[in-house]
Amino acid sequence: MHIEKELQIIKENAVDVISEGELLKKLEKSRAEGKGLRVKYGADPSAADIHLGHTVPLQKLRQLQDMGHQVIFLIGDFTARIGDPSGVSKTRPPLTKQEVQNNASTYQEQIFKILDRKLTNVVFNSQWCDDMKSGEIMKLASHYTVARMLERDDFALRFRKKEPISIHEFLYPLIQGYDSVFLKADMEVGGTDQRFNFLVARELQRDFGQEPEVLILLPLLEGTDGKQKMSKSLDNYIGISEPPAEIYGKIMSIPDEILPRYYNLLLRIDMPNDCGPHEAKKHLAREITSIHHGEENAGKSEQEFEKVFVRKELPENIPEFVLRNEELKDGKIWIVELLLKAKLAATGNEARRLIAQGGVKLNNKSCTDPELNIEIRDNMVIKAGKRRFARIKMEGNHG
RNA sequence: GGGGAGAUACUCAAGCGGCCAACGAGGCUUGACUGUAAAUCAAGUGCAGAAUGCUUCGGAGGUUCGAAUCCUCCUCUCCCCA
Repeated sequence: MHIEKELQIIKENAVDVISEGELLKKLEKSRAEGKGLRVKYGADPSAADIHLGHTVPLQKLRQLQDMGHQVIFLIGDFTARIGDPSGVSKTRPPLTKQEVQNNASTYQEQIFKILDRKLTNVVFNSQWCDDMKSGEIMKLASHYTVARMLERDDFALRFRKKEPISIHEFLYPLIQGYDSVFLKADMEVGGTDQRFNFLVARELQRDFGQEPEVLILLPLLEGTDGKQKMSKSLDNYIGISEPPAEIYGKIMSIPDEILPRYYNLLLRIDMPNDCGPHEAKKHLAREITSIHHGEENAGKSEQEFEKVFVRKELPENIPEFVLRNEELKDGKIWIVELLLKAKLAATGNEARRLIAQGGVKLNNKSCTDPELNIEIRDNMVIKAGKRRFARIKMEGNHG
């Protein structure tokens, strides 16, 4: 592959490359020595599920692997206990060691759906951070100044709004940067929200007599609300391990305006312009579902979606729940109680509301009376809202 | 160490002795319209088989017929001075 072509692939979709000149030099050197570059990617295991937003940098890493570079997948189990202040307006609650560990293992299961396992080196930064001496931390902290920390957008904002910033949050970028020093990274890939942290890493590397890493900054994918970046805490994410029908449906619910973004960032192609937005969205949903669950499942999800949401028919698989005879009175049950038992409502009030507002259907018949006692028959289907269903299974007194 | 301000539901934010289960906005839920898009409109958003019952306004006590509102102590945050 021509080096220009390689550069092109690396730059694709990137918001910024710092710097291209350095990158070119590193690529040349890597070729001359016949050794791939060491590419660092850090993951914060505070959220266990990998979502579509993460797949943007992961795809970039895969491209780099395909070109012979080594990926060092760093699980920030130590830094997760501090909490990345990037883009956050509050101090994060610290995670326990156990939580971090659970999340980290789930993480690993999921990344190899995209990355090549053989070309990925997984490391935990607790390996070297855990026994850092306080003297070393002091020394690290002396490399940066308060003024420069406060230049950072999120800190500046919090400071201006008179919101608390804990001292340990200042340490976060330094420790993250030190990871790059420790790993002797040639390149680091991440979202644009990591710009500040990454720049600190470069400075630290320089201070430690290393050549600074090249930064590949990728755009942040918007979540299903189309406004804020995809994240678990905002509950606007599409997890890659979610069931195919779920992924398909969530894609169908994104606002039209961000369709081109999804096409560019997730499929790495331009949105087709020979069809309407609805068709384009369906295509997108099918493609993305297919990437994570295979074509067959994607096709099924589409059919199911058409069936349930377009034709308003019953879905293929309806979760069942068992009702026992003794739970009925004269073969009847109060509707609110039924919704509670079917777990279609969390509280009685919620159930009442749902009913009163016309959100509940029994065997496809609306029911708006919250006082109703329903005569139960086996296999009866309850629908709550647009997408929640439950099927009643009667069980005799003898189990 | 000294002085001042503040903590209200998912978030922001009113309320400053009864009219407060707590204004308003955002979010979210449901319905109408639709393409599970957007925009718009309507309703809802503590719990309770439920006509005025119970538990909520950082925490613990207290005053009062009655407290989110007043008092005391505690915890936490911000600002100014040192």
